[in-house]
Amino acid sequence: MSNTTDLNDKQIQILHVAEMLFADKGFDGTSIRTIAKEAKINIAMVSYYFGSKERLLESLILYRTKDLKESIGSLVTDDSPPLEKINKLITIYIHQINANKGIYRILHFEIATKKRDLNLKAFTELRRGNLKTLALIIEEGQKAGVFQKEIAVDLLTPTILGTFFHFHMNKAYFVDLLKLHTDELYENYILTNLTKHIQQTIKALLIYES
Amino acid sequence: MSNTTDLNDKQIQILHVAEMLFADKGFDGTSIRTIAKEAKINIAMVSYYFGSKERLLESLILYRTKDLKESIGSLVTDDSPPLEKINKLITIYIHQINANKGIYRILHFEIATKKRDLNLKAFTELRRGNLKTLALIIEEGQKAGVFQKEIAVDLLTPTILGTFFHFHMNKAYFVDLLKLHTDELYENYILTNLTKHIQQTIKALLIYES
DNA sequence: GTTTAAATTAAACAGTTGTTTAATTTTGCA
DNA sequence: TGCAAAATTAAACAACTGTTTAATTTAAAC
Repeated sequence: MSNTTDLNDKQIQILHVAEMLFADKGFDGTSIRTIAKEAKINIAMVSYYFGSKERLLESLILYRTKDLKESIGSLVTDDSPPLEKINKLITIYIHQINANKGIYRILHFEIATKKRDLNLKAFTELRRGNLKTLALIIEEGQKAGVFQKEIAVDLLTPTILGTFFHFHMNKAYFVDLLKLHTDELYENYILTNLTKHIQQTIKALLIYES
Repeated sequence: MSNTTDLNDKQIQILHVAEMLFADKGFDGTSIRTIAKEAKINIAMVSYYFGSKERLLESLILYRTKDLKESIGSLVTDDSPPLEKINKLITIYIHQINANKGIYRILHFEIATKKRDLNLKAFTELRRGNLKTLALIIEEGQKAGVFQKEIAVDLLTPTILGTFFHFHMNKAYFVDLLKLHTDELYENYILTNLTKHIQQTIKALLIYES
């Protein structure tokens, strides 16, 4: 029962099942009974371990956002040229989100809904930190004369993440449009074509003088 | 009972209330009783007019997507230079979605969830049509030597719409980050700064040779 | 082996859910 | 004005919701 956090194996098992179901059917679309059935536990165990369904969601978000820290921050000490850093940042972003599609999908929706008032402090701090790292890289590139002067740093993340999310949230449409009829084809397209497109877009934006 | 094409005033009133509530709290997060209360009708009227809650959603999507046609298509006959056409297209996109935030938010969510199997044929056709218009403009620009040769046309829409959606879905975060503490400031930022950013991004991508 | 705490269970709880019923009111038309 | 169709209502329906209870089983410590 030993784990690095205050969660035991059973709790983590429940979180994994809940993550999958929340991502597929939404928070409101998933009942505790469905979670319990899928995780092969008694329905009372959710309340017993997490207190409530909403607290289960908060635990899940906390549990997942913990892993997501620090992989972007490592770029500060990286000594490659600015443009390469940006490309690395984009690759890290996409790999990270792609490997954690479930929780990001959940976050995406639960952030948007006005129904719940979740404590997303940890997640907001993560974003602020990443934004600061990005701003540093941009500044560095501008000083080196590689990047143009007028860049809306705050809007780079919407373009990077937005492009990826829009693609992924409309999976069915793009699978059909681009004939990506197996999971392998789809994953491969994200990690090659889509990643390249985003890198190319950001590169053009950073370098091109209007 | 209702057919989906001609709706009376009462049905439209119900649709408007449902649109607002679905956008705010999600489909599963909104009960028929809440809709009825807000629209000041009896709860049985939803079933009476639309058949079921799910059919109400389908009616709503059909009702809204009808308006969204043809504003993009008009660009084909426009005779301004390619780059200006692209800028117009982006402006139309943003204005259109910005003026129909509710239904787009709903679509965004319901497209992604595996819970319901909605008939989104009309919406898919709309997208395909818009994509064709975009492809024509790009081709025109390439022939004129204004745009570079290697452009992933299929990924332009994810960048345009994705940037906007990501911004809008994370409203709370950006309101705080950019100090847009009134609706007017927020709206204004979208129609000026964000629109310009997207136009600049696409322009750079189309013109810049890597 | 006994004691004590933790884990697990089935059952019940009190609300809420979408939908249907059957009765009543309103409306439009001959 | 009379009458059939449409609109509206309150009530009931069964199924499902999250949560709690109290009893039982399992595990760990002594």
